[in-house]
Amino acid sequence: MAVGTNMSANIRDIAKAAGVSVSTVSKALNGYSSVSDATRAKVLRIANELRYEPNAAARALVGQRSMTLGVSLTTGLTHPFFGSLLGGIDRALQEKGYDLIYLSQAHINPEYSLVRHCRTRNVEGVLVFGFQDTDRDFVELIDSDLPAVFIDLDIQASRIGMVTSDNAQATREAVRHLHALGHRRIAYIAGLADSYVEKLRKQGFRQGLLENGLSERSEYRAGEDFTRESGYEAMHRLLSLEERPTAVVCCSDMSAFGAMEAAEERGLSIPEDVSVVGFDDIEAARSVRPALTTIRQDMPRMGYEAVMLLDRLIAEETDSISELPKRVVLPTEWISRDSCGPAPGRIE
Amino acid sequence: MAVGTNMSANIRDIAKAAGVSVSTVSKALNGYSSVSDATRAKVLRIANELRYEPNAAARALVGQRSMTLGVSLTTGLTHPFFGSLLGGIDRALQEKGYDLIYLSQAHINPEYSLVRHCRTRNVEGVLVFGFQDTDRDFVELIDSDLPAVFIDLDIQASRIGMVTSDNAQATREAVRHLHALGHRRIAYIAGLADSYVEKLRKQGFRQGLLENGLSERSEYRAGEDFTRESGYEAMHRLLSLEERPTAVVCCSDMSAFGAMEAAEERGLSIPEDVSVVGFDDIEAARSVRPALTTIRQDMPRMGYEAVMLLDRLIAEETDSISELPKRVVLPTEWISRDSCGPAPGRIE
DNA sequence: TTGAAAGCGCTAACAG
DNA sequence: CTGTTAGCGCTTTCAA
Repeated sequence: MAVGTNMSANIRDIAKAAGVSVSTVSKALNGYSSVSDATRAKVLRIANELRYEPNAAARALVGQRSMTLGVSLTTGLTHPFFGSLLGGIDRALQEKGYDLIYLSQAHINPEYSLVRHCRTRNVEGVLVFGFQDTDRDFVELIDSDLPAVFIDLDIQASRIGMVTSDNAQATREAVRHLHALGHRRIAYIAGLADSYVEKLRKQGFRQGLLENGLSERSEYRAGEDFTRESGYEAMHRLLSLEERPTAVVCCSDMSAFGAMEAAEERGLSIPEDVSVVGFDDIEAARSVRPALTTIRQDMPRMGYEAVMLLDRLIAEETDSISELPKRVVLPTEWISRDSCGPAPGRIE
Repeated sequence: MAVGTNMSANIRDIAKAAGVSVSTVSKALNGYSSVSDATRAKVLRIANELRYEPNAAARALVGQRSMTLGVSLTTGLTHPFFGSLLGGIDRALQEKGYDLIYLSQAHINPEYSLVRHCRTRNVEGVLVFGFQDTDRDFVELIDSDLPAVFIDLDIQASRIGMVTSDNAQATREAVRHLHALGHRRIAYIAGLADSYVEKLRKQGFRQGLLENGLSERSEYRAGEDFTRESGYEAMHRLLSLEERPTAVVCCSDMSAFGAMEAAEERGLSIPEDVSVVGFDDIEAARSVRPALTTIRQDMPRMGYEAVMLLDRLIAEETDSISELPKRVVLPTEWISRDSCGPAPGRIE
């Protein structure tokens, strides 16, 4: 017997045992109405006794739906996001009856093609996380008719959707909070410059400044990407300024951790000397000292919504110009902990 | 056209275009030697032009290998481990040409059966993480002939393997380090009592005590599970002892974070008053203050080895009594950071 | 309400 | 070296 073969009973075994034809079994199993109740009952009973399991490959082959979704990530899987995202994905998967196949990160390999991988595996739609709109696989995906939902990447294409947080609103609100605490010199430690979320967060930050009567200072912008290292470097630069900021909002919790470390190295206390706010609310945010005030993204919800949207995209007829909303924007939440306090010198 | 159908060229299209039979195409594509070089070259060229992608479902159906592995987790996916584990899994997957299907956490549902899920999806072997040997799906898996590799769970069964860290050695060494720093009152904050790793860590801890001429004190044992909360409670208990420990080794980094918080609440400094050591070396361990001294598990390596072992288990003939080693035990690494120092009152 | 037959895309004897 | 044929497990016309 070949390795990996499904050795359990098949539809023909059931047919034989029930004394009916395979097609009748198929109909009974699939709940068609054109089967007598007696026959159906018998088939179902026998299927159960024989511990029958449908063969997904055979089903997919006859042109049925494969009920398979793919997930592809470019960001290291170690990304603290991914775990929480998966939680929500899982729930939606169960609700809709899909299975999830992990499309490996072979993107480095020039031979590899995400779309081809999906075709080979009969993937009905794909969840995409951590892509840039310059990636090769990205372009290929857009050109294909494969339904896809991107996390945090805004795309306009026929069967492409996206889910993201309300990034602009989040940073805007952060500025408001900080302003209320008396801060007037507020800096921003940015993430990857050409990422979708980064643009919106920066934009929200600016708007927040504006709304609170604060002016934008170019020297108050630092940061390269979402890493700890970037936050660390950026904070050092910020704190070496003649007139240093009293508060800084960071593009990620990791970058905030780096920023905190830099402040500490300079003998500055948080939040007494500088307030720091993060973004994401990863698990470690509450473990760090001082506990990090941050902007929470609801990752499980994002995962859940992504699958639900993908399901709608798949159901949609290829050629129909649908009115289906293809963007899901989720609210963030301000999580107040200990890394933010009143601006120094301010009487509370 | 049915949704999810693979619309690309198939083997017959190639045959037609190349003017040969489908079986010749199949042979050429699969690298059989019984095809002339000229024919092979032509077939390959045309397959390429037609952007041919083999249909995995059809292959699996004819009894070929499905090249699909499954992964099942009971521990919350948010477990900081999972991401790093997946990194190593991914690499091995690519090397061996497998795809990975995520077997959803429907374990709660009494209808759900992991083994049946695997059969339906033609899964050749399954990676299992976070199970207890009392789980229903666990028992079913052992009884089946489905190859499986457990992470951190020791099983003796025909086609079952496991990969784990050298837990006993790790805690033993931790005690040695602490002893060398002058600590004599060393406590242990334990994890889930009946977990495999816990037994070994406790055992190693005891042995460490013994080897360093220290006696075991029952009041120096605390902790319920691997969570932060457990570490927090345990540390409070430990620190309220008349003769409180000067060092504590924790079953996880999360639990160490909780312990640190408890110490802090009691106005104790780390490491001046108490030294703390964690277990795992999750990313946050270096971000916490003081940075956590801990025992690193090489998670990517564990994932990698797990897949490799599973591959061997799959290759193994079902009935052969093999000499294949089914246990992989990986070394841990002592990561020295700032949460451990000389015992209080000791002249350094 | 049931069954016979065709066929999804592919591989594997077996013949030529 | 190449082609013919059967069949993997399933669904789906089409007839009965």
